[in-house]
Order: sequence, then C-alpha cells, then structure tokens
Amino acid sequence: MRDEPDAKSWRWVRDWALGRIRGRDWAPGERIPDEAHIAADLGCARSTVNRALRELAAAGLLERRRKGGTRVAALPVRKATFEIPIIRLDIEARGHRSGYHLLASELKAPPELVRRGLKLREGTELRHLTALHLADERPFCVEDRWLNPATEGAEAADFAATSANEWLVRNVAFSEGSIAACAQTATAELAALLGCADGAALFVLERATWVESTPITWVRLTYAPGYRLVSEL
Amino acid sequence: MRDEPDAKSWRWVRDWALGRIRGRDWAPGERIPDEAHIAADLGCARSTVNRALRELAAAGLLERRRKGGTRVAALPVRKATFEIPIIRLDIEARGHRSGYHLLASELKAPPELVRRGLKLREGTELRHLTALHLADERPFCVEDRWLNPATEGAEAADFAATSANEWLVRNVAFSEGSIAACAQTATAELAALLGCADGAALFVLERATWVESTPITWVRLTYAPGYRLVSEL
DNA sequence: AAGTGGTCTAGACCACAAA
DNA sequence: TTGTGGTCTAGACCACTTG
Repeated sequence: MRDEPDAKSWRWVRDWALGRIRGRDWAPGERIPDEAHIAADLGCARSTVNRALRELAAAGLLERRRKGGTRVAALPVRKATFEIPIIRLDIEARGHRSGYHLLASELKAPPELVRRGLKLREGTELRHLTALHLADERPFCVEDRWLNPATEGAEAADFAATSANEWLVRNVAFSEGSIAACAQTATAELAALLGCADGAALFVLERATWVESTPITWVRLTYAPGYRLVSEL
Repeated sequence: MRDEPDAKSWRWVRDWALGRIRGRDWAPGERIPDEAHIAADLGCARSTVNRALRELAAAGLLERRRKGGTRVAALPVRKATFEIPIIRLDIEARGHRSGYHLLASELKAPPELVRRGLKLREGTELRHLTALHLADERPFCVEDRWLNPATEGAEAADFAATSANEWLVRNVAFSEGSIAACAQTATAELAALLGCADGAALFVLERATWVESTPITWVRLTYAPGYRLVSEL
C-alpha cells in the first residue's frame, strides 16, 4: 500500500498494465485493448494511457504498431542500461583516491581495427594517447585512445593534466557511438601496466564516438582484474 | 535536409536543444530558460518542450528540478543500453544453429554468493541447473543457474527440452533485478565445457531476478572466448 | 511565498499499416 | 479504406524546492 501512485496517474496505469501482463490476463503475443478502450475503462485520458503503454514498449514488454494495435511481446528482449561514468568519478565512487598518468602521446596512423571502427579513409592520422588510471596508487585501468586531432580544442588540450576521457566528456557535449564489452587475456605489456599476472582475464570496454557524423575518438579501456560493470534492471 | 523533423515536433525541439548544448550556447552547469519561455520562443506548446527536455534529461544531458529549473549536466553520465536477448536467439542472430544440453539439475542449498545475491535466508534450497548452449555444435555459453523452486510452473517444466533461460523469459513476465558483467579466467572445468584453453579469458554476465520482491533466479552465463556484448549509444 | 517542472485533460489531426 | 497509435495544443492544477 506504500508508494502507490494515484489512480489516473500514468504510473498507476503502467503498473496496472504490468499486472495484466504478469498475471497473464494478457498472454504473450496477444493483442491488448486499444488506448481509447483502456482510457474509457479506467476513466482517464487517452494520453495518460499512451504515456503508460509507451514506457512499457520502451522497456521491451509491449510491441506497438499503428493500426496493428498493441501486443504483449512474446519474447521480450531485456534491456540493461549501464551507466558509464568518467573513470575518475568511477574510481572515487568506489571509495578510492584517483590518480592518472599519461604514458604516451603521438600522431600516427591508426591500426586497421580503429580505422574501420571510426569509418576513416586510409592515410588519416590520429593522436594516439596511452594512459594509466590509478585507484589508491594501484593500477585501475589502461586507456588506449585514438583521437581525431581535428576535434575542436583537442590539440591544445593538456592531456598530461586531465585525462582525455574527462576532457571529452566536458568538452564534447553529446555524441553518438557504439560500445562493446568483452574479456581479454592480459598481454605481457598490459600485465606490466596493470600489475597483474601475465595471462589474467581482463574486462575490456571499447567505444567509438561521433558527433554529427564526424568521428571523434576510439577508445579501449582495459580494467585491472576484479572490475565489474553493474546495473539495475 | 533529410529526416528533419518538423518544427514544433518534440524531436525538433530536442534536436534544437541538443544544438544549443553542443554549441555551448548553454554551457555545462548553466541554467537554461524555463519551459514556458522556450515554448513561447519556439511557438509551440509547453508540453512539447517538456517532452523534448524530459528525453534529454533521461539521456543524462540535462538535470531538472522543480523550482530549481533545468541545467546542462556538468559531467554527463553516459548511459549505454545493452539488449540482452534469449541465448538461443542471440546465437541465431549471429548466424549459427543453436543447440542446448542440460548437464545437471538438482535441488540443493546455494553457495553464499547466490544466497546473498537473492537475499535468501540460510537453509533455503534452490534448483541448481547447469547447461551448455551450442552454436553450430560448438560450445557458446555455460548457463549456471539457481532457480527458486517455488516459482510457478518451474518444478513441472522440462529443462532438458527448453533452457531455463528461455522458459523464464516466456513464463515469468517481467522482473526487476540486477546484472553485472566481468571477466573471468577459465577454470579447468569451464575450459573443458567450452572447449577452450585452461586459463582463457571469458566474458561473464551475472544476473539476479525478482518479481515483486520474490526471488526467482540467479544465473551466471560464461561465454566462450571471443564473445562481445555490443550496443549503440 | 513563489517559481518551475510534472502531469492530467479533452479534443484534434495525422501517419502508418492492415484488412 | 479504416482502425490504431503518435503527437500537438491550450489550459489547468499540483508538487517540490528554493529563496
């Protein structure tokens, strides 16, 4: 009985619909009543029902099509939203002091993998930055980044003082891109940087970033053993 | 000029606001005009502006508070949404034939880790299922699952025929829960199951699931080397 | 106390896709 | 052709929070 949204609120309608789905009053794959009917039944405005069902559709529980009506998803695809913070804040949120060392910075042609990931034409040179992030003086994560030098302000930025990770978040407002997570065996080089055993299993995030179709950066973050990316569903 | 939403549409307003943010007309941390002003300036209804700004706030780009107004997020937290499909569909989407073998099924007390993950009291017994998912006859993923036997229909289900993964998605409508991703070194047992080298780096997803505060299942999915979880931002 | 976002309403028109 | 969801509007009231 606590935190119960008022009837007529879109949250209440959403929860009501959720109850119908969970209780199998509306079976998977089955069509549910249209917005106007539900609104009339519940005594609220159609736009309220629309808001509620739209949220459930965004969560993957309903499938909606004009004229086709709304159906309960037969095989709902779970969507897990992970928050990817700035590394420094991630470290601090885990209760450590953060540190940072720039290891290398040079202009050169990126490897094939990066060039394809950013959809660049052959011959383009990018700034290659390598850096180590520390948590309480201990290696936390290796940042291996390729940055488009044409990015406004990038060539003037001091990446020895501020990580490219943080500089980008602060200075390149919003971006499209792709992200991938995988596991990788520590090479001798990574093991030395991260202070872990050669061959250890490392968690890796790879991200490609554009702003309005302009390639900005490609980065691989390799975390020291034990790192976990967590999310509430 | 293509795919340009009409002025007055909430998408157009959203993109307009995005432009203001990217162009630093609205600087990070700075307060932006209130909804009523924007609506008047753009000549649309306040609810349209509200929808646009609400989406940007959900994306982490704006921070909104009643009376406090709307501000550009100083350190936007990127949110990456990963779609976590049924394993069988994941395999098929990657262009392989899917296969499945149930390896073990027994009722017993779960390890500490699982008991805490599901917030169960000591002594509770769960059904422990171990299964192997195949892609073109080759090992794809090990499913190590603890299932609450009180879950409706679960004890009657035939997990030799249908994976618990799929059964749950089909039969337990919606659920809250948590999910975590990490990397793990292959134990001898996992290496044997997945047909990979002992000590290989494996990608792991761990999930705990509840329905309305009732614990349903805890599962660890350990993927064969090479697996990548990908997402568009 | 008052400003700002959050939401509801009733009505309207439109776009899309199914019949 | 027509049913259904998608969206816009103008107005209203309310809830939260800040000054």
